[in-house]
Amino acid sequence: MKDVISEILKNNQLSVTENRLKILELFQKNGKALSHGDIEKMSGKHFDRVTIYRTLQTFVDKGIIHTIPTADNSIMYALCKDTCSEGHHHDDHVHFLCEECGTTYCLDNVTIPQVTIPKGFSVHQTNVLVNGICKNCR
Amino acid sequence: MKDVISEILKNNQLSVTENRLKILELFQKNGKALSHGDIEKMSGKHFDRVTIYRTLQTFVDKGIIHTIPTADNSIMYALCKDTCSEGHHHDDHVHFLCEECGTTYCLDNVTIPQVTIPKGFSVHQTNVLVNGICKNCR
DNA sequence: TTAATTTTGCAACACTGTTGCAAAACTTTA
DNA sequence: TAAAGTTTTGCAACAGTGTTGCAAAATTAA
Repeated sequence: MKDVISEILKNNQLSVTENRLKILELFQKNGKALSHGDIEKMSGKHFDRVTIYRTLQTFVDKGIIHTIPTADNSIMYALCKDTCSEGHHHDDHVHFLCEECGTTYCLDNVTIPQVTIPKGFSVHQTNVLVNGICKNCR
Repeated sequence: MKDVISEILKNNQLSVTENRLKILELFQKNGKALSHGDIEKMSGKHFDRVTIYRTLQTFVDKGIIHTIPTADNSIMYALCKDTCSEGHHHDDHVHFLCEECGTTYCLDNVTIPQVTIPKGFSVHQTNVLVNGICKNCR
Protein backbone atom coordinates (compact mmCIF):
# COMPACT_ATOMS: atom_id res chain seq x y z
CA MET A 1 0.00 0.00 0.00
CA LYS A 2 2.62 2.50 1.09
CA ASP A 3 4.72 1.34 -1.83
CA VAL A 4 1.97 2.05 -4.32
CA ILE A 5 1.62 5.56 -2.92
CA SER A 6 5.37 6.08 -3.02
CA GLU A 7 5.32 5.12 -6.66
CA ILE A 8 2.73 7.79 -7.40
CA LEU A 9 4.97 10.41 -5.82
CA LYS A 10 8.10 9.22 -7.58
CA ASN A 11 6.34 9.09 -10.92
CA ASN A 12 5.58 12.76 -10.46
CA GLN A 13 9.10 13.77 -9.47
CA LEU A 14 8.09 14.47 -5.89
CA SER A 15 10.09 13.67 -2.80
CA VAL A 16 8.57 10.92 -0.70
CA THR A 17 7.72 12.50 2.64
CA GLU A 18 5.64 11.43 5.60
CA ASN A 19 3.23 14.26 5.01
CA ARG A 20 2.57 13.42 1.37
CA LEU A 21 2.23 9.71 2.04
CA LYS A 22 -0.29 10.40 4.79
CA ILE A 23 -2.42 12.75 2.70
CA LEU A 24 -2.48 10.46 -0.31
CA GLU A 25 -3.35 7.58 1.99
CA LEU A 26 -6.29 9.52 3.40
CA PHE A 27 -7.66 10.01 -0.10
CA GLN A 28 -7.20 6.33 -0.96
CA LYS A 29 -8.79 5.09 2.27
CA ASN A 30 -11.77 7.41 2.24
CA GLY A 31 -12.63 7.12 -1.42
CA LYS A 32 -14.41 10.46 -1.37
CA ALA A 33 -13.62 14.13 -1.73
CA LEU A 34 -11.87 15.84 1.18
CA SER A 35 -11.46 19.47 2.16
CA HIS A 36 -8.35 21.00 3.65
CA GLY A 37 -10.16 21.01 7.00
CA ASP A 38 -11.02 17.32 6.73
CA ILE A 39 -7.39 16.45 6.17
CA GLU A 40 -6.23 18.67 9.00
CA LYS A 41 -8.57 16.88 11.40
CA MET A 42 -7.88 13.38 10.10
CA SER A 43 -4.12 13.76 10.22
CA GLY A 44 -4.38 14.43 13.94
CA LYS A 45 -2.86 17.90 13.78
CA HIS A 46 0.39 16.20 13.03
CA PHE A 47 1.27 18.44 10.13
CA ASP A 48 1.31 22.17 9.83
CA ARG A 49 -1.66 23.84 8.16
CA VAL A 50 0.61 25.50 5.66
CA THR A 51 2.20 22.23 4.69
CA ILE A 52 -1.19 20.72 3.97
CA TYR A 53 -2.15 23.67 1.78
CA ARG A 54 1.08 23.40 -0.13
CA THR A 55 0.81 19.66 -0.52
CA LEU A 56 -2.71 19.92 -1.91
CA GLN A 57 -1.62 22.61 -4.33
CA THR A 58 1.32 20.48 -5.45
CA PHE A 59 -0.94 17.49 -6.01
CA VAL A 60 -3.37 19.57 -8.06
CA ASP A 61 -0.51 20.93 -10.18
CA LYS A 62 0.78 17.41 -10.80
CA GLY A 63 -2.62 16.07 -11.78
CA ILE A 64 -2.85 13.71 -8.80
CA ILE A 65 -5.97 15.29 -7.33
CA HIS A 66 -8.55 17.73 -8.70
CA THR A 67 -10.66 20.45 -7.13
CA ILE A 68 -14.44 20.38 -7.01
CA PRO A 69 -16.51 23.57 -7.01
CA THR A 70 -19.11 23.60 -4.25
CA ALA A 71 -22.08 25.79 -3.49
CA ASP A 72 -20.99 26.56 0.04
CA ASN A 73 -17.70 28.17 -0.74
CA SER A 74 -15.32 25.43 0.33
CA ILE A 75 -12.82 23.76 -1.95
CA MET A 76 -13.01 19.99 -2.10
CA TYR A 77 -10.28 17.73 -3.46
CA ALA A 78 -10.49 14.22 -4.89
CA LEU A 79 -8.15 11.75 -6.54
CA CYS A 80 -7.82 11.94 -10.30
CA LYS A 81 -7.96 9.01 -12.64
CA ASP A 82 -4.77 7.91 -14.34
CA THR A 83 -5.57 9.98 -17.39
CA CYS A 84 -4.59 13.20 -15.63
CA SER A 85 -1.05 14.51 -15.72
CA GLU A 86 0.88 17.67 -14.91
CA GLY A 87 -1.08 20.60 -16.28
CA HIS A 88 -3.64 18.38 -18.00
CA HIS A 89 -6.72 17.39 -16.08
CA HIS A 90 -9.44 15.25 -17.63
CA ASP A 91 -11.93 15.01 -14.83
CA ASP A 92 -15.04 14.89 -16.95
CA HIS A 93 -17.34 13.32 -14.44
CA VAL A 94 -20.30 14.45 -12.38
CA HIS A 95 -19.91 15.34 -8.69
CA PHE A 96 -22.58 14.46 -6.17
CA LEU A 97 -23.00 16.19 -2.81
CA CYS A 98 -25.12 14.45 -0.19
CA GLU A 99 -27.13 16.96 1.81
CA GLU A 100 -27.45 14.52 4.69
CA CYS A 101 -23.91 13.38 5.40
CA GLY A 102 -22.06 16.04 3.43
CA THR A 103 -20.07 13.51 1.44
CA THR A 104 -18.92 14.56 -2.02
CA TYR A 105 -18.64 11.71 -4.51
CA CYS A 106 -17.00 11.56 -7.91
CA LEU A 107 -19.45 9.70 -10.12
CA ASP A 108 -16.82 8.46 -12.50
CA ASN A 109 -19.29 6.54 -14.60
CA VAL A 110 -21.60 9.46 -15.18
CA THR A 111 -20.31 11.58 -18.02
CA ILE A 112 -20.95 15.28 -18.45
CA PRO A 113 -23.88 15.83 -20.79
CA GLN A 114 -23.50 18.07 -23.80
CA VAL A 115 -24.71 21.59 -23.03
CA THR A 116 -25.80 23.90 -25.82
CA ILE A 117 -24.31 27.36 -25.29
CA PRO A 118 -25.39 30.55 -27.08
CA LYS A 119 -23.56 31.66 -30.20
CA GLY A 120 -20.33 33.52 -29.47
CA PHE A 121 -19.46 31.61 -26.34
CA SER A 122 -16.74 28.96 -26.47
CA VAL A 123 -16.54 26.20 -23.89
CA HIS A 124 -13.39 24.96 -22.19
CA GLN A 125 -14.77 22.95 -19.32
CA THR A 126 -18.11 21.94 -17.90
CA ASN A 127 -18.74 21.11 -14.26
CA VAL A 128 -21.87 19.36 -13.10
CA LEU A 129 -22.76 19.36 -9.41
CA VAL A 130 -25.69 17.35 -8.19
CA ASN A 131 -27.16 17.79 -4.71
CA GLY A 132 -29.36 15.19 -3.10
CA ILE A 133 -29.34 12.16 -0.82
CA CYS A 134 -26.76 9.44 -1.31
CA LYS A 135 -27.31 5.70 -1.20
CA ASN A 136 -26.03 5.41 2.38
CA CYS A 137 -28.35 8.04 3.84
CA ARG A 138 -31.80 6.98 2.67
CA MET B 1 -36.73 52.45 -11.60
CA LYS B 2 -36.35 53.08 -7.90
CA ASP B 3 -40.04 52.45 -7.54
CA VAL B 4 -39.79 49.06 -9.20
CA ILE B 5 -37.02 48.12 -6.81
CA SER B 6 -38.98 49.40 -3.84
CA GLU B 7 -41.83 47.20 -4.89
CA ILE B 8 -39.61 44.15 -4.87
CA LEU B 9 -38.60 44.90 -1.30
CA LYS B 10 -42.15 45.60 -0.13
CA ASN B 11 -43.43 42.45 -1.77
CA ASN B 12 -40.96 40.54 0.36
CA GLN B 13 -41.84 42.27 3.64
CA LEU B 14 -38.54 44.08 3.76
CA SER B 15 -37.97 47.66 4.89
CA VAL B 16 -36.98 49.97 2.07
CA THR B 17 -33.49 51.22 2.91
CA GLU B 18 -30.81 53.03 0.98
CA ASN B 19 -28.50 50.06 1.27
CA ARG B 20 -30.99 47.56 -0.13
CA LEU B 21 -32.06 49.84 -2.95
CA LYS B 22 -28.44 50.38 -3.94
CA ILE B 23 -27.54 46.70 -3.95
CA LEU B 24 -30.60 45.67 -5.92
CA GLU B 25 -29.91 48.48 -8.37
CA LEU B 26 -26.37 47.21 -8.88
CA PHE B 27 -27.71 43.81 -9.82
CA GLN B 28 -30.27 45.28 -12.21
CA LYS B 29 -27.77 47.60 -13.87
CA ASN B 30 -24.99 45.08 -14.31
CA GLY B 31 -27.09 42.16 -15.47
CA LYS B 32 -24.48 39.70 -14.30
CA ALA B 33 -23.47 37.86 -11.19
CA LEU B 34 -21.70 39.86 -8.47
CA SER B 35 -19.58 38.86 -5.51
CA HIS B 36 -19.63 40.49 -2.12
CA GLY B 37 -16.36 42.17 -3.04
CA ASP B 38 -17.76 43.54 -6.30
CA ILE B 39 -20.61 45.14 -4.45
CA GLU B 40 -18.35 46.55 -1.78
CA LYS B 41 -16.23 48.25 -4.45
CA MET B 42 -19.12 49.43 -6.59
CA SER B 43 -21.02 50.95 -3.72
CA GLY B 44 -18.05 53.18 -3.05
CA LYS B 45 -17.41 51.93 0.48
CA HIS B 46 -20.58 53.69 1.43
CA PHE B 47 -21.98 50.79 3.38
CA ASP B 48 -20.45 48.62 6.03
CA ARG B 49 -19.08 45.23 4.98
CA VAL B 50 -21.28 43.51 7.50
CA THR B 51 -24.38 45.22 6.19
CA ILE B 52 -23.64 44.00 2.69
CA TYR B 53 -23.18 40.43 3.90
CA ARG B 54 -26.44 40.56 5.79
CA THR B 55 -28.31 42.13 2.90
CA LEU B 56 -27.11 39.46 0.49
CA GLN B 57 -28.11 36.74 2.93
CA THR B 58 -31.53 38.31 3.36
CA PHE B 59 -32.04 38.49 -0.40
CA VAL B 60 -31.05 34.85 -0.81
CA ASP B 61 -33.47 33.82 1.94
CA LYS B 62 -36.27 35.78 0.29
CA GLY B 63 -35.61 34.30 -3.13
CA ILE B 64 -34.59 37.62 -4.70
CA ILE B 65 -31.08 36.49 -5.59
CA HIS B 66 -29.40 33.09 -5.79
CA THR B 67 -25.86 31.88 -5.16
CA ILE B 68 -23.67 30.36 -7.84
CA PRO B 69 -21.04 27.76 -7.01
CA THR B 70 -17.66 28.61 -8.50
CA ALA B 71 -14.43 26.73 -8.93
CA ASP B 72 -12.32 29.39 -7.28
CA ASN B 73 -13.96 29.40 -3.93
CA SER B 74 -15.83 32.68 -4.13
CA ILE B 75 -19.58 33.00 -3.80
CA MET B 76 -21.34 34.79 -6.64
CA TYR B 77 -24.88 36.17 -6.47
CA ALA B 78 -27.34 36.88 -9.27
CA LEU B 79 -30.95 37.99 -9.55
CA CYS B 80 -33.58 35.29 -9.55
CA LYS B 81 -36.45 35.05 -11.98
CA ASP B 82 -39.93 35.78 -10.70
CA THR B 83 -40.57 32.12 -10.09
CA CYS B 84 -38.44 32.13 -6.94
CA SER B 85 -39.93 32.89 -3.54
CA GLU B 86 -38.99 32.66 0.12
CA GLY B 87 -37.42 29.27 0.70
CA HIS B 88 -38.17 28.08 -2.83
CA HIS B 89 -35.58 28.67 -5.49
CA HIS B 90 -36.07 27.48 -9.07
CA ASP B 91 -32.87 28.59 -10.70
CA ASP B 92 -32.60 25.77 -13.19
CA HIS B 93 -30.26 27.42 -15.64
CA VAL B 94 -26.66 27.03 -16.67
CA HIS B 95 -23.98 29.41 -15.38
CA PHE B 96 -21.13 30.53 -17.59
CA LEU B 97 -17.82 31.90 -16.29
CA CYS B 98 -15.61 33.77 -18.73
CA GLU B 99 -11.96 33.03 -18.08
CA GLU B 100 -10.93 36.25 -19.76
CA CYS B 101 -13.02 38.93 -18.09
CA GLY B 102 -14.21 36.94 -15.10
CA THR B 103 -17.86 37.69 -15.76
CA THR B 104 -20.38 35.12 -14.57
CA TYR B 105 -23.54 34.92 -16.68
CA CYS B 106 -26.85 33.25 -16.00
CA LEU B 107 -27.77 31.55 -19.27
CA ASP B 108 -31.48 31.61 -18.58
CA ASN B 109 -32.36 30.04 -21.90
CA VAL B 110 -30.07 27.06 -21.47
CA THR B 111 -31.81 24.44 -19.40
CA ILE B 112 -30.06 21.91 -17.21
CA PRO B 113 -29.71 18.60 -19.06
CA GLN B 114 -30.99 15.43 -17.50
CA VAL B 115 -28.20 13.58 -15.67
CA THR B 116 -28.46 9.88 -15.02
CA ILE B 117 -27.43 9.12 -11.45
CA PRO B 118 -26.62 5.68 -10.04
CA LYS B 119 -29.34 3.65 -8.28
CA GLY B 120 -29.83 4.67 -4.67
CA PHE B 121 -29.04 8.34 -5.14
CA SER B 122 -31.88 10.85 -5.24
CA VAL B 123 -31.47 14.27 -6.84
CA HIS B 124 -32.68 17.56 -5.43
CA GLN B 125 -30.81 20.05 -7.53
CA THR B 126 -28.36 20.10 -10.40
CA ASN B 127 -25.86 22.88 -11.01
CA VAL B 128 -24.04 23.25 -14.30
CA LEU B 129 -21.01 25.52 -14.52
CA VAL B 130 -19.39 26.17 -17.85
CA ASN B 131 -15.98 27.81 -18.17
CA GLY B 132 -14.78 29.38 -21.39
CA ILE B 133 -14.64 32.63 -23.33
CA CYS B 134 -17.69 34.84 -23.57
CA LYS B 135 -18.98 36.64 -26.63
CA ASN B 136 -17.44 39.97 -25.59
CA CYS B 137 -13.92 38.61 -25.14
CA ARG B 138 -13.21 36.80 -28.38
C1' DT C 1 -45.31 62.67 16.15
C1' DT C 2 -44.46 58.85 18.93
C1' DA C 3 -43.76 53.98 19.85
C1' DA C 4 -42.43 49.59 18.07
C1' DT C 5 -39.74 47.18 14.95
C1' DT C 6 -36.15 46.53 11.79
C1' DT C 7 -31.76 47.59 10.03
C1' DT C 8 -27.21 49.40 10.43
C1' DG C 9 -22.38 50.26 11.95
C1' DC C 10 -18.86 49.21 15.04
C1' DA C 11 -15.85 46.22 17.47
C1' DA C 12 -14.20 41.98 17.99
C1' DC C 13 -13.49 37.50 16.56
C1' DA C 14 -12.97 32.91 13.81
C1' DC C 15 -11.70 30.66 9.71
C1' DT C 16 -9.26 30.16 5.40
C1' DG C 17 -5.51 30.78 2.66
C1' DT C 18 -0.72 33.01 1.44
C1' DT C 19 4.28 34.46 1.77
C1' DG C 20 9.23 34.63 3.38
C1' DC C 21 12.67 32.42 5.59
C1' DA C 22 15.52 29.37 8.34
C1' DA C 23 15.61 24.56 9.92
C1' DA C 24 14.77 19.86 8.88
C1' DA C 25 14.11 16.07 5.78
C1' DC C 26 14.95 13.89 1.63
C1' DT C 27 17.72 12.67 -2.53
C1' DT C 28 21.88 12.24 -4.99
C1' DT C 29 26.60 11.34 -5.46
C1' DA C 30 30.67 9.45 -4.35
C1' DT D 1 27.25 5.29 4.57
C1' DA D 2 28.36 10.10 4.73
C1' DA D 3 28.46 14.62 2.81
C1' DA D 4 26.65 17.97 -0.38
C1' DG D 5 22.82 19.69 -2.81
C1' DT D 6 17.99 20.09 -3.24
C1' DT D 7 13.38 19.96 -1.67
C1' DT D 8 10.10 20.22 1.86
C1' DT D 9 8.55 21.69 6.28
C1' DG D 10 7.28 24.59 10.32
C1' DC D 11 6.98 28.99 12.17
C1' DA D 12 5.64 33.70 12.27
C1' DA D 13 3.17 37.06 10.35
C1' DC D 14 -0.26 38.74 7.46
C1' DA D 15 -4.50 39.44 4.19
C1' DG D 16 -9.09 38.26 2.91
C1' DT D 17 -13.60 36.51 3.97
C1' DG D 18 -17.37 35.83 6.75
C1' DT D 19 -19.87 35.87 11.56
C1' DT D 20 -21.79 37.55 16.09
C1' DG D 21 -23.44 40.79 19.82
C1' DC D 22 -24.96 45.06 20.87
C1' DA D 23 -26.16 49.89 20.95
C1' DA D 24 -27.45 53.62 17.74
C1' DA D 25 -29.97 54.95 13.74
C1' DA D 26 -33.49 54.41 10.36
C1' DT D 27 -37.80 52.71 8.92
C1' DT D 28 -42.57 51.43 9.60
C1' DA D 29 -46.91 51.40 12.06
C1' DA D 30 -50.05 53.75 15.12
